[in-house]
Amino acid sequence: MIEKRKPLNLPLDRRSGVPLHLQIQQRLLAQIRSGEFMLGKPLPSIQQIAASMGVSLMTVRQAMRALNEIGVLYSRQGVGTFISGIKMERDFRQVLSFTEETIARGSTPTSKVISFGAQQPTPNVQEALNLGEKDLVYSLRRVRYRDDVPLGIECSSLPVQLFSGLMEDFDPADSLYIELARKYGVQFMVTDEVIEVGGATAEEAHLLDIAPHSPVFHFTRISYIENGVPVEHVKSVYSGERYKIVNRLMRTKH
Amino acid sequence: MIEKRKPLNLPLDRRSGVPLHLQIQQRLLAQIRSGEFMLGKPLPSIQQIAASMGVSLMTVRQAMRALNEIGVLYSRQGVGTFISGIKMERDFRQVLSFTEETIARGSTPTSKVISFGAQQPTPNVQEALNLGEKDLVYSLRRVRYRDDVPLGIECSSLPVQLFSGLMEDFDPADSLYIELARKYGVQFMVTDEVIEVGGATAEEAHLLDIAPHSPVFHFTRISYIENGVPVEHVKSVYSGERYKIVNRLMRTKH
DNA sequence: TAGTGGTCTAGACCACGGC
DNA sequence: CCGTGGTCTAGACCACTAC
Repeated sequence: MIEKRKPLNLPLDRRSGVPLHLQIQQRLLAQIRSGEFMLGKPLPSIQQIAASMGVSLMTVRQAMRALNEIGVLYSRQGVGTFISGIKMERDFRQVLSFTEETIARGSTPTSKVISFGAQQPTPNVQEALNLGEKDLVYSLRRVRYRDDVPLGIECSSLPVQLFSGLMEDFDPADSLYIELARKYGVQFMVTDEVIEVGGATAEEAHLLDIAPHSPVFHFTRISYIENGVPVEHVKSVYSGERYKIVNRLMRTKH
Repeated sequence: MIEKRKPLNLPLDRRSGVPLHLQIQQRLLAQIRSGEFMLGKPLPSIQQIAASMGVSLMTVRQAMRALNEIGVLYSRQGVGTFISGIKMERDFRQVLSFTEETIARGSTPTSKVISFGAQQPTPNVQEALNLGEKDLVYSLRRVRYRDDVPLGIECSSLPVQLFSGLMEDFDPADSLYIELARKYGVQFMVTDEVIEVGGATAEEAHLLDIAPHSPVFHFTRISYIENGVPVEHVKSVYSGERYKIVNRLMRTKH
């Protein structure tokens, strides 16, 4: 056994393959969650942390920059670094699929497939996915349920060209993103999203078990892989009664 | 005159006070916008850029990390750094006020004040702003116009306790955020936002010149300063016909 | 003046991918 | 193998704030 003054302050593991700055980041997060830092008092200075952990200043800074960016800490030159007093730690820039999002909130996601197959894209989809006149898309239309309550209707379109191999053994219940990473090594994806409001059509109202013309969200999402090629177009309708969007925004420097 | 192979490649200004990594970032952005980099070919390596600009590797990395984070570039270990092929460069995590947002989109924002004064907060506002039984709020209700078309109705509530000094010479047309930075040195602010949909009430429909029960966005925003103290509660109704939300989301690592 | 965070250097070693 | 980006060091100087 090795003696320690503070039992929690274990040394960093330099052999684990986990970068030191990530280990420091995780440790700081744990200390923040445990209430170890007071709300108006500065954290130990970067110099102190670096010395106590036996790393260089840059490494501590790298850890702190990430926590700064998600709003957990804020630093003031000449004063110190403080906890922000704001609860959540989620990174709202990350796309989450319906499945991931629902599980993250502690509910059970299920789906009912309404239609699935190759077909001619609508003009909007054709343009969004940058398709030629004769290119087809796989179209998957599903009702999404949270704890067996219908939340929304999603219609995904994917170019057949790109995904003919993918679709052979693709289970619609699986995550498309994980499949893309596994089969194609895609590491990076950007989704542009447009959110509008409208009234439910008769069909939508029936599928979602809401009144016709009820207010609903319309989402249009186009996802691009790293070289800018669009790979997915999703049009969704979500019930306004049962769905809302929660967001966190930052403001820095005047 | 100094000879240069490429006239655009001016040396960095080390006396300007602008950090070198920001100068490099801006230069890379300009090069990307000018189409100087090809869509499937790697950028010059970090080592090359560092050498050509006469800075160290860390400085170039710091510039590139920021561009990575807003999705302009992506880097692959062992391969190189590439432009992402995605057009926009905005940082969607930044809160923008209605005024800033409208100007950024090239339109002219105007407002009509409906009511302004100290009053008893509603229970929701009282809870959100963490107020006592007898605390009052300044309440400012405005119709917001873009190029003279009514877009939405905003109702801001600010604790009188905190802002009695602020309000003496506060022009509702000014930015609250700039005022906070100037008077209180607030450098950091987080806004939690909830977006819902609903139908316009008769009064809202009248003010916005839309049909009653038209679908509208409901925004509820609570802003916190750096120590976690809530300072502003805003409830807004925006026309679904005239307003939409555009977002960009990222997905990295499986 | 002393301490803080912000920037920057000139190296080092590593993991990874392509050749 | 070499070149790439990712990590890390041990310093340096600066700008800022508080005392």
